Amino acid sequence: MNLPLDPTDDPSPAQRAAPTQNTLGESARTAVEERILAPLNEAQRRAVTTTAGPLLVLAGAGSGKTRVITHRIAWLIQHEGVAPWKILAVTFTNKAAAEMRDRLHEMIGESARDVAMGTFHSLCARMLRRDGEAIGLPKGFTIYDADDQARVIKGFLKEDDLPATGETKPSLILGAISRAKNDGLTAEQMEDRAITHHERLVARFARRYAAELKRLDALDFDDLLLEGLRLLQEAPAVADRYRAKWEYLHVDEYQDTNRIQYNWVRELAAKHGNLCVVGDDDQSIYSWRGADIRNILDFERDWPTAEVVPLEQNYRSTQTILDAAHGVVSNNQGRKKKKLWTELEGGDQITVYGAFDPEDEAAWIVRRIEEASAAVTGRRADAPEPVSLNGIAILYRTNAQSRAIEVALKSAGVAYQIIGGIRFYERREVKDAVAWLRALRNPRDRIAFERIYDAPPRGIGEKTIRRLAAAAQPAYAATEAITYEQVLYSAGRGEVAGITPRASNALGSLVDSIQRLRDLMSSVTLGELLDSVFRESGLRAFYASEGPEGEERWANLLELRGDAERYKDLSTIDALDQFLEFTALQSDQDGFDADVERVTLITLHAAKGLEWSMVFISGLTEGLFPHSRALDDQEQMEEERRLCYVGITRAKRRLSLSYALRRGWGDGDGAPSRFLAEIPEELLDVANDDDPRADGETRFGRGFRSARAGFAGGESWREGSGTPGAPSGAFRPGRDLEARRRAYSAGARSGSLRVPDTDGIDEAPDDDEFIGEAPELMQPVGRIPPWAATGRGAAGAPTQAPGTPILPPLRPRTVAPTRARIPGERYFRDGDRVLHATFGEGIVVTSKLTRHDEEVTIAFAGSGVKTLAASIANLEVQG
DNA sequence: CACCTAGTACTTTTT
DNA sequence: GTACTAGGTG
Repeated sequence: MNLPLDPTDDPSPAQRAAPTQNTLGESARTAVEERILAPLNEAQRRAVTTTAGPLLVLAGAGSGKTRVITHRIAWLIQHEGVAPWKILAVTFTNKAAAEMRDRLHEMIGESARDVAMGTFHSLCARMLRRDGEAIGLPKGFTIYDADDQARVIKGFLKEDDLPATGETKPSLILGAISRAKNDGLTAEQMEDRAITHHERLVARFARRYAAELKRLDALDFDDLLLEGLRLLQEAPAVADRYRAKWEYLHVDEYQDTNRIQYNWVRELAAKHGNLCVVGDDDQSIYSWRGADIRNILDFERDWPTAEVVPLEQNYRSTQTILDAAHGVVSNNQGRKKKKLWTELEGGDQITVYGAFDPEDEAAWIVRRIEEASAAVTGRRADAPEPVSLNGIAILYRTNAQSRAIEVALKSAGVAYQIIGGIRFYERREVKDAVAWLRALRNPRDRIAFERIYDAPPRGIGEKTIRRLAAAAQPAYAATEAITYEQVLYSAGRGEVAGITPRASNALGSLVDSIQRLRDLMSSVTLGELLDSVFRESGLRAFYASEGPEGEERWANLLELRGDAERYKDLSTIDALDQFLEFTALQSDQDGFDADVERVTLITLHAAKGLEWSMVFISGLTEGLFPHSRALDDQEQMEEERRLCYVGITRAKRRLSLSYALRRGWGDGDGAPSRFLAEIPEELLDVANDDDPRADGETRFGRGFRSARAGFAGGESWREGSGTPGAPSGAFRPGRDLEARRRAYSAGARSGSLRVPDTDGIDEAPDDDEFIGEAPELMQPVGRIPPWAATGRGAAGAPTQAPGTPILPPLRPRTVAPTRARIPGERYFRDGDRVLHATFGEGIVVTSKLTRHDEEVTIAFAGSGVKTLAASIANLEVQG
């Protein structure tokens, strides 16, 4: 990857003196036109050659958006004679910026290096690092990520003796603070506007949080943008310099900008008005992060002289895929009407698979991948159109869904890469090492110091940490000049009251280590500094003694060391700043490598802007996708739909959609997603067409076709008894409760009560299933968590309010074996139809041999899914 | 007082 | 699967 450039840097005198193409003769100019415009269609050309004034490019999915921006920049430089350092391009991820620079480099060579490119966050960080003093910001500020933010809030909660759950959950408080900040509110304004108890609570935290970050010399992600804007608004001299510097502005993924970002761009464009924004309202999927779709819908109102160029020819996908995408997104109300077209007529039908559970779904996906890539791996030379693994992606709504797929890929030996989830720079050991660097750079960064106390453990525990923080409090108040580190030093010398001699000793040797590292800083490279950090901190020794897991963590630290090597030409402070910024602002997608021979696992959000030949979208059930939090909110539902549109349009040739009727834990089953019903049926090929799951009501839930009919028939999903496609059989919370009550009264009558474990696994039953249930069973095992209560369960059954007790057992019961049959012999196969004396008819889902018995999991028509011991339960196999 | 272990509750999306 | 917590141990 290319060296991190400072996009706010002014060009060197040598670069400044470089001849521009202004002096080109007529024939050379024609040649340039030819080269830059030839690969473009009519609309793209218009976008590229319209260089003066505001320009809105409405770029549909796959319409050559990136191509337009790169060619436009090339055009500006080579045809219009604009100096490369006069051009700025803002992208959504650092990866996109790097890619754009690479493409530009191929077109125009070295001068591509002088074009400023980056994300809003990275550009603001650079500007603030350079000019932040003009608005009173410290030079060495630290960027706080979500984890750091949460630690700050948790500190408050500890001080106040409040729980980190419920309405004072850090992520909840931070979300509210972030939303207010993006609406341009200060903590004081929040307090003024607070009405409810919770709003007042949040506002108070917001005020404290802002003050604390100031003391820590820290900026969170929102602050980067906010302060970046303030810099342009309140430091006129600085603002004018940037306005003069960047004469041509480009903003990619404009539909995902928020109000602060919009204002920032407007400030920069104020003088010359040369602003080109590129976006697609149908792909706006970040409103929860403050993105304001009005930025794109109202562009023409805000810039009355704006040219608008729609790009509607798609170069990526087949017509089938585009029709499916259009079928879905056209159900949205507030959108600019448009329809993509392609020259790639027809194309394979879209495959749909209704799975029983996530494992089944994953297995099917893996099987299809194996078939599609068989020719590549050499197993089936006659396979049509072999797809290489890096042309395949599996998309899902939530990161948690990757697990089942991962397991299946692993056991099949298919190589894969996961984007997102826990990323490299969020791994514990990496954050630990980075915390040392942060502490060295910013002596006020209390959060970083508190992290290194425990990395590795060194006899400084929670009590000591609290006392140190308390000691730092009055010190700050007395004089701003005192840093947290200085308080730490005093404590190391035993000068802080309440710190035990033992802790004081530990602090003393920590302080020695820090000082030795400080002394090194001026004379070594960043990489060498990291080596010393590994040694002084004890991290190296710690992981060396930790076995295989430690080995992996150590390997990650070495990888971090390798990253640091790229900054070896910079001064230690500059290297430190840029490295720390890099680790903090590294995005999910930045870890994606399109060239390695691996299947990609990625969330729908992170997949935006990427493409693959063969795409799987998994987990298409009501409640998952669309997510349960969107079920009763029209606007959120439209965003889910756009997300689906984004997912579908990632596919170039082949698209597969799948869902699992049974999902994890007790939140019920998912009916097939409404989005499946919104795709014209003739485009779909149901893979398990002969399966009841494809058809009408099944024991597991409402089948694909039946759900489809439900949506098409206009059954309301907002009112009445539930979601169309809601499962008719097992697992509806309401039903299970009812069944339990019946079982309870039956048991009370028969007097044969037993107390099952709350996890539903009976240790040593002396009967084939529970006969009755003890009163203890009616004790709640938990309460409905806030996130599960959306007014409607995933199953379509009404859910209870948060806090409602959950009674055991809602989940399948496992009845462990007590008597042996013929050991090692399996009697039941998946799919067998069986009859049970009490539960009636059922279908075998899985069966597993244990030491003494066979455990058969059966889905019963009326009583849900149960796991029974074959030796005990009287099961009759039918047909 | 620090640290380890086992058990429990919790999972939207991310710069 | 992980992040937190409680409770035991050194």
